[in-house]
Amino acid sequence: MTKKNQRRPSARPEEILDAALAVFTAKGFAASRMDEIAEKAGLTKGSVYLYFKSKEQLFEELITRFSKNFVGVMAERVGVMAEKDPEEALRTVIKTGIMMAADPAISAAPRLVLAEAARFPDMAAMYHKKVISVGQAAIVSLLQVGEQKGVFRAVQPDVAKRVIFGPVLTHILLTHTFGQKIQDLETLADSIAENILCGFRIKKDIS
Amino acid sequence: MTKKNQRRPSARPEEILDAALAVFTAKGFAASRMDEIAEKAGLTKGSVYLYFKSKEQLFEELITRFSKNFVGVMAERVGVMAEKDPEEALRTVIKTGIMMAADPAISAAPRLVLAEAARFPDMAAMYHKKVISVGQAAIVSLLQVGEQKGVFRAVQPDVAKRVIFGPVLTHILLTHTFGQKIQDLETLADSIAENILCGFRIKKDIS
Amino acid sequence: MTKKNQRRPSARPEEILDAALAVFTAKGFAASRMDEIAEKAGLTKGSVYLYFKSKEQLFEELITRFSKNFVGVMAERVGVMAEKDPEEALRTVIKTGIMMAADPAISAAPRLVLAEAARFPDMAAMYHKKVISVGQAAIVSLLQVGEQKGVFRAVQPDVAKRVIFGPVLTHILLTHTFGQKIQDLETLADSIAENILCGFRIKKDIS
Amino acid sequence: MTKKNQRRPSARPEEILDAALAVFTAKGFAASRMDEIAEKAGLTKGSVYLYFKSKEQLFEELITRFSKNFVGVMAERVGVMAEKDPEEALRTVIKTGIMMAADPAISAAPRLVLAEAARFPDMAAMYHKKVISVGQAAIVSLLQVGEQKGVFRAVQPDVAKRVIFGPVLTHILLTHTFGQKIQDLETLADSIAENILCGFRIKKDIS
DNA sequence: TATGAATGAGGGTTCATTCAT
DNA sequence: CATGAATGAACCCTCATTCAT
Repeated sequence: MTKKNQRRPSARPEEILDAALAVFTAKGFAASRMDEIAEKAGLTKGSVYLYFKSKEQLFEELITRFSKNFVGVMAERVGVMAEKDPEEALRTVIKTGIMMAADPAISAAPRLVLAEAARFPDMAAMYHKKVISVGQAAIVSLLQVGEQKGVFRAVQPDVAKRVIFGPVLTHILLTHTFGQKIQDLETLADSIAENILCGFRIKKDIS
Repeated sequence: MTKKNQRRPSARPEEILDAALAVFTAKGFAASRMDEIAEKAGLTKGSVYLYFKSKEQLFEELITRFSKNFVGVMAERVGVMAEKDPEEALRTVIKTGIMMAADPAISAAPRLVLAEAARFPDMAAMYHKKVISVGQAAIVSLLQVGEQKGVFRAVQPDVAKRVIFGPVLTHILLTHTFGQKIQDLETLADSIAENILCGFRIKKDIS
Repeated sequence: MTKKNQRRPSARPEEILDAALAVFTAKGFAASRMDEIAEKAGLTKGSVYLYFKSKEQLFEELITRFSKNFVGVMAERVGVMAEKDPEEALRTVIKTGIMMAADPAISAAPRLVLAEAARFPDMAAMYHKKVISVGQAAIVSLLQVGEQKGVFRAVQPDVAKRVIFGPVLTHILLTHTFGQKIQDLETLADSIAENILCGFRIKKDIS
Repeated sequence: MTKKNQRRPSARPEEILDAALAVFTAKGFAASRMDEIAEKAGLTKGSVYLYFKSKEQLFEELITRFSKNFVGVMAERVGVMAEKDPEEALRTVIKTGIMMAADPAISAAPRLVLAEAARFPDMAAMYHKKVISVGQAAIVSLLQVGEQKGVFRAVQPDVAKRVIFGPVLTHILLTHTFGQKIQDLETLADSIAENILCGFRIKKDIS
């Protein structure tokens, strides 16, 4: 907008991906126009094609980028924490999930994947492999450590995946997709974590 | 395919809605073509407009229909059961949710709503009011009854909504959207229900 | 132009092909716009796609149509004539070729093929097989008959193809592509035919 | 590819024209991209515009260059030869035409002109004036000389143009555009020349 | 000179919607 | 009611051309 032919080559792809995430999330893949993405990124439609060869590729790289960023954060931290205090680690995972959902930049990608998975099987498979599987594996591993340390009961992995991630996912949807407002996010996160933990903790309090 | 133009007119709208649900679920709203929906319903594109005035209206009536059907089933039964045995009622709600998810005809509509909610705020609001709110109210009511009967602990409604519906929703997505296979569905449903119940039951077993 | 939604289904494809031939010939394949073809055919751009699935297919069917029409006319007549009087048959072939070139509807297709052959190898191959080969075969056969009857000398097929068709093709190009005007077409055709015949006739006039 | 930006600037226009000829011939004017021409010439798209102000001008200069080169070779030689031995001169013209056609660099330009003439009337006119007319004039002059020397019959110029150039042109098209293979090019050229000559020679052989 | 990022107009194609039959 | 031909707006993508560096 400033001058006619700006040149900011190095930053362009990221800027375009950011713009694309915003537009895709708001309108879905099919209803998003390259024009709008380009404008939001500060250039014109034709220029987007200098960086991404099609709308579809733009979409896929968007998800890929998110996947890469996400994996690093997640699995490592959880692994480290689990060794010290599994219960606290699980509590943190749940609370962090709930809290992060408040950031649209983080929750946008998963919602986009959910919305478009049916039309992009390859992308869904990639997301499943790079994000979902990694997250699930981290949780299962966390529970195993806790079980060995005598903190957690034995729970089937398929149960754990659903019971632990489910509330977080639902929170994202209720909050962003359906606009339910929350007053005290921190307290809610705490309460959810504690509630879920009941299903995994060995009841030492007996006796 | 057998005979053309030989169906009872009165059944047409339902047939079109069925066809639309199938196509919308598979491809999403934007990528679905009226041609395909019409063909699946056994008539031609132009004829669909005799029953629905636009693609968008077709979509909205689809969700409306689902909402009506679903509401009846849910709220009533839960209410009745809660009076007798709140714990068993909650267990049933969860198990039923997991089991029903296996039927694509039932899980298709919610997934479709999740996918398209961003583009159809009105529809999302309607779904929220007619389905989500009703379901949440039923659960909250169920928990209150249980609390009064001394069976359940006091749990914040926002926590309960997430912890109870979350695993079911996640199960739907993992199963249909990401294709994770389950071996013993019934056992899984049982285990999930029991796990969730831990967070709500008063620990009578103490002492 | 008359009413808004005319319906002339049966004639449409032919009309479109006619319009396409005119536009393609005038501007070449790439520079021809579907808009213009449609307008010339009396409908709108989108409607063309009801009959031809792409610009390329439209082009190919155009050539296919010409090929089919042409083959019938050519080979049969020549075969019949050759049996009676080979020399007269050859003279007629040449003269007819020159005379037909004056009709743009006939000369347009070959010129279009020449112009676009490089970009459409499949189409070129098809044209070669359906038109060129057939024409060449007819000539070679004609010469053989003449040879057996003692009217024609033995001439290599590759020589005959070039010497007989060359002047006709060149006449088409000079006339249409480069706009050279001819005063007395009939006389010209006669003279060309006689000139060419010299190369094939056995010189009975000797002695 | 070895060093960048290391060529003599003075050679650039020629290099670009060479590249353009290759690309235009292969794909036609409209389907040729400046990118591809530039790459083939060893520079980038933008740089081509330092030498030619538009794609169209590039195309026209291409044809102009060819015209100039060609005219020199042709007319002079033929004129000289005609004075000595008109029959041998005509034979040589025909044979040379056939033989030269084997060189794609030589036959490319005429084919390109044929393909694009419809879209570039100015270029076609220029080509007609600079190449076709010159060639035709040379032939007509040759025949006149032969006629005066008692070697050739009187033949109308319009007939001669078609009968002499036609086989050569047709040979180019059959060979390059339609890919017909020739085994013994020299023999073919000889035979074609002799065949054509029949139409022009005075039949001295008649006693 | 040379680059290559950026532009912007243009065209092929799709598809929801309309309408004469 | 039903058809399907026709429309026309929209949108993706291409590419000749420009311009700051």
